[in-house]
Amino acid sequence: MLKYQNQTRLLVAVDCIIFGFDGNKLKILLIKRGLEPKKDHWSLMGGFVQPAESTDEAAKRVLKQLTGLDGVYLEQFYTFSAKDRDPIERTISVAYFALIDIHQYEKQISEEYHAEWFQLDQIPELIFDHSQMVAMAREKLRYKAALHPLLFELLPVKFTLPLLQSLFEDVYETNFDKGNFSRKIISTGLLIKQKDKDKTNSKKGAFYYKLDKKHYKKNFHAVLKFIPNLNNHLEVEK
Amino acid sequence: MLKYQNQTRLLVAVDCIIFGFDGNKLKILLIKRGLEPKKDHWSLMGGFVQPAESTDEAAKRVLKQLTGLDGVYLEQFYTFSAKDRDPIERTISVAYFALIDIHQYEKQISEEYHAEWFQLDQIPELIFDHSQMVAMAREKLRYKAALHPLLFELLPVKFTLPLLQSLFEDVYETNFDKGNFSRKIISTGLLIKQKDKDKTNSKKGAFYYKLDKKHYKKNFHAVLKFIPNLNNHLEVEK
DNA sequence: TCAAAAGTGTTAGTTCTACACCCATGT
DNA sequence: ACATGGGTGTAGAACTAACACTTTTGA
Repeated sequence: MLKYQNQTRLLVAVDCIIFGFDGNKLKILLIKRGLEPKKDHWSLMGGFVQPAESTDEAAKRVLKQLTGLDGVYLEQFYTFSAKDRDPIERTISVAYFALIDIHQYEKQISEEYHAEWFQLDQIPELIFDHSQMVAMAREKLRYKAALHPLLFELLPVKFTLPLLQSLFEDVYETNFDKGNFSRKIISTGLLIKQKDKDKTNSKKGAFYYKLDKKHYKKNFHAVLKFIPNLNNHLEVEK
Repeated sequence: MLKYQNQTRLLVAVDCIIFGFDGNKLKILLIKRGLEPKKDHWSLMGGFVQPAESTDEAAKRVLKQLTGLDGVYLEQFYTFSAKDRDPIERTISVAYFALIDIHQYEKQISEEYHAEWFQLDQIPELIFDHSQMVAMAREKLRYKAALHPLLFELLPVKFTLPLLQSLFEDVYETNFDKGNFSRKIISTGLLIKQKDKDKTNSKKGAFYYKLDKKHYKKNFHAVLKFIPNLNNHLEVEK
């Protein structure tokens, strides 16, 4: 096969920011890096892109390795390429964020990786430019979730409105009026009310809802104007 | 220097979608590719990332080569990595979009590249996955411009509101009410009214405005809610 | 019966949209 | 004087934010 002449080939990696929501706080999953350099330092889950796979496939593979989960929401958001970002050898990294239902995640599987969930305000020092990746992933999540019904991916199949609200509140670091929030969510037509209630948080109990998968794709933009004063919650990027 | 063992290195390229606005239509700049394969086919401007530069730097370099322009608005938006996207050799490409004032662009400089402006509805067949890149760049531009005062980058320093409106209309393929449009734009506080008018389009003439550079960065989000029914104009991405 | 969380109602204020109208001026 | 594009005014609809109120039920 013909090749391009006189060009330098580079290592290409993927790194995943894996978001989960424990019902109270948004968290990300970190691991203790298994190889030198920076062995045993906290790191995102990542790996080199293999010759036979796209970066999407690489990210899926990596995610499967760490969480055991398939079919997870995964989105490429930025490629990091500073020439000294990896001290050992020039590597460019395509970064992804993933949204998983934290309860489906099998702790056992990950224990061999020494994985741990961290709240966003308690993230330890990370290797390389991984802190910057996390910050950017978080920002992108806010952007995207303001326009698209994305955060449902972090919840179980059945969830209550108060739970959904507390997720939004944690993502946007603000509080919403429950009345206004529930009206807006309901008005998207994305949710189907269930007959049963979750009574773990109150005597009265809160009705469960499910996503209406039919309307889900169709109304993928329906969340615009969800966030009061969105402007205050999206940071300037550059 | 130590290296990572047993990993495949890949070619990494950048490709640029260069947007310009001629006062009437949004256009992109394409070139006839200079090397095999697909020599003389229409293509985005791109190039391989060199060992000493980040992808941002590579994109800047490529842009300078084609347009002669420095300090142009340039934004990375997606990395394309399908393993057969380049038939010669596996190459991943980091795609950027650029916004330039078409009138500052020196036609002479580009003639050696056989560059040409194309309206978005008249784009010829492009090599590799470049058509997909263009489609995605356009979509990202709509997203970003709905939230940030970005489109000013496509205009001269002094511009009129009708001109700005026609740019928005072309980007979003819709028509805005001029009264509502001008009130919303003015209310951002981003524009400074000039004393002189542009009389090329009417007897009365339309006042020129300039961007208020001070407020520009500060109010970078101020454009939210600019696009009536934004939902109808942003496509589902995936 | 009472505390606590879920959920509904209400209202004042704001913003949006559509469209009518006025303005400036070269021909 | 009038046609043309620039620019302003405005009424009704729609949406928002804030907060008071009602409901449910386990303890």
